[in-house]
Amino acid sequence: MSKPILQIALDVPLARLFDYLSAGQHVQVGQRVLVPFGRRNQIGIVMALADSSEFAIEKLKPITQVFSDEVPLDAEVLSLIKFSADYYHYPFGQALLAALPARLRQVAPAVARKQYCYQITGAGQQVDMESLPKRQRVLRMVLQALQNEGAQSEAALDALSGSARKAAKELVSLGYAVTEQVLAVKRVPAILETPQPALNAEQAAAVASITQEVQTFKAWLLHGITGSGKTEVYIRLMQHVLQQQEAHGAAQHSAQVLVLVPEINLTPQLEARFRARLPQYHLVSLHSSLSESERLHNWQLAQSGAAQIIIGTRLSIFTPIPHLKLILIDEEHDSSYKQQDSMRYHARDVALVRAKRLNIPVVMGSATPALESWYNAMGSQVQGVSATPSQTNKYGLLTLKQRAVSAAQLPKIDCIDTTKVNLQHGLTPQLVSALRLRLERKEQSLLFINRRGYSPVLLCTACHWIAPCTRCSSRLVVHLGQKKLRCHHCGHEQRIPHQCPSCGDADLHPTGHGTQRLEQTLASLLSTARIARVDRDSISRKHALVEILDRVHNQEIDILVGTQMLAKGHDFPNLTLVGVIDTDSALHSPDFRASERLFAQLMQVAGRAGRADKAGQVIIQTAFPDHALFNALRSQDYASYANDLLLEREQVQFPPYVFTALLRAEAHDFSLVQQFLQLAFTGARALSQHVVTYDPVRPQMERLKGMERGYILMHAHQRPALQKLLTQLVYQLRSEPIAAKVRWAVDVNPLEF
DNA sequence: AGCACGCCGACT
DNA sequence: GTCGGCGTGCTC
Repeated sequence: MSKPILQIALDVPLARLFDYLSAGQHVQVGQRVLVPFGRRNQIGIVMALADSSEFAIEKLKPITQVFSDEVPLDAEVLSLIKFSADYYHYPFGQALLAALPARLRQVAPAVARKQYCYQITGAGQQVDMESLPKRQRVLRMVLQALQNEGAQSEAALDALSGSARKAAKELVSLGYAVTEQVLAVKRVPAILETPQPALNAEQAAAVASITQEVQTFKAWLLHGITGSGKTEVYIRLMQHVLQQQEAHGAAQHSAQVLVLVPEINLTPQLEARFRARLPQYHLVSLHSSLSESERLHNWQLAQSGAAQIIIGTRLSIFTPIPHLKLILIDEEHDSSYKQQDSMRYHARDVALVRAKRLNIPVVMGSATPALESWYNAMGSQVQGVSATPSQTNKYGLLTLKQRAVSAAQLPKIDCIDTTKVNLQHGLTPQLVSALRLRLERKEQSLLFINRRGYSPVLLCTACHWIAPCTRCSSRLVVHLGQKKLRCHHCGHEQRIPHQCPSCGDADLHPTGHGTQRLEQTLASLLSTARIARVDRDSISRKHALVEILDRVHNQEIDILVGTQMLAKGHDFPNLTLVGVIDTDSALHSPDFRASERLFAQLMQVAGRAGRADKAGQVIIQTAFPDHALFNALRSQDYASYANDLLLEREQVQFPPYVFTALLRAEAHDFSLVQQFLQLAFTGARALSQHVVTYDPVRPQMERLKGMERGYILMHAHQRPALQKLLTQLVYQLRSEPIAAKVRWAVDVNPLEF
């Protein structure tokens, strides 16, 4: 007799489970159920079965429905989500439900794209073919196929005969066959398999190292410059792992691989390459541009083991993958792996935990690894970088220094001092003549500017008033095309005023340069050039980016102007010049991670120049050409720059030398935020001597979307001390009345302040 | 988080 | 006289 009490996780911000009566229904752990909760019905996941409840038994309600036709979530994923919810101090039920495809969070049953599969019964097996009427040719044919070849899918039946499905149904009604629903596996049309390129020595060494230890947990950092062929290493590793068959009971299961990729853009390219090179394996993707039914279907294919390659963005780290044997993380330094709301998890860190628990390898690739990863791969190898043995050499380090296309040269990088030349509309003469040269040679150029819009500020020349956002502590950006002022933080829009609201003067000037203005300037300066702009404003439609990139490939574009959207993974063989307009603000940002990010970004854009056999040039306009960052960039020396940054971080005791966490709070009324944070601050100080807690402060963006913000920072040398404090602090705060009046959240290992 | 209940201001 | 403002409290 099954246990009568069900402990169920629900999508509510309460860190506990809810007890229900199973009402005699057979229910398993991990199963999806519908339960009455307050006045409404909620979807829940069964976490445990029990004989008794701490809650008054007469108050327990019976569950409404069990979705018993669905595969329950496996213990491994449930436990991974439990770990994450604890580690990131987020309510477990919400973490769990958020990890499911939206279709599974809705009350309606999830109608998966399923198809019937026919299986022979014992009775059917015994049937003598001769006992069936000779004239029912198709019926006999189907029965024979079932007897001799086993289960038949609808597609297989269709291949036998047009009326085979009808015959199969008849066999079912005779009791000779049964149907079972299986997931429809959509066969991707065969792509011409591209030939396997030869590996260079470095690639071969990397593959060999990893495949040697492919049966156990190990984290690998694959540090390879742009164009060094990291993708080829991924492909070889997948081939190696997928060829292994795993005996699981009587049946053989193919291994599965999870590939994590940063958000948007990049996915189709990598996916296409994997499909072309690994056409024999079933590949599915999980990302935000899928429709909800596609997402559900792909998720179920991963869960059922039918999909062997799962390529997805950060949320896919929580997908059930029963035969997971390898995790690949492309561009591991990318900040889109960190969720910036609800549960603030880092998919890379969760992946490391998952791999460790499964005892499988995880391979993180990047040209510019996150400093945390570099530190874990380096440790004592770096001169001057000290670390305790437990923190060092945690990762295996594999380096790819050569570009895979042997003819390809590293681009030449020049910094032009903007303080020593006359700028024409923000452009140095050197950059303008370099652009002219490319036009003459019929080569392409890319201009990188990290500001969209026409100009970042609207300034009154008379009284120096600057158009502010009313809901955020930010300036409104001028968008001349739509004749609007727009806040890039909250989306607020207003018309461009004709006179200054402060002094009444009509001399309002757009000041500074954005992508739109740069595009306009180029058009007037280089009238023959065909220019395209790529930023969030010009790429409103889903396929707009693809269209523009196609035009670039077809040589219909001479100059591409855009934001960091352009930085990633697009190969343009005829692109030989990259110009970087203005990144100086990041050099002196109060955010200690700004220079790390800028370096990664510039390395990435620089990698766009001269990919094929043509030498590339990178021109960076800056007022600080001697900055250490540019020196390192010129020599394309990530390692020495990263080691310098590590030394700095060690001196000031910043991550990765300490573990940090934030307690963030926001409210319409700042005094509530202050009260709450003060209370939390005193609480945290009292709770632990091993954790350093700083006074409440305000973030760079003090006000956002009409909410006044603040936070306290905590750091510790030992992760467990910090975790313990956070657990106790969150527990205490939940019972404080003020905690209900502000929006607050814990951010473990925050990336932004 | 929802969604109730609950007690005070401007409306048909 | 009601509709509705969002304060506080609960959900197995």
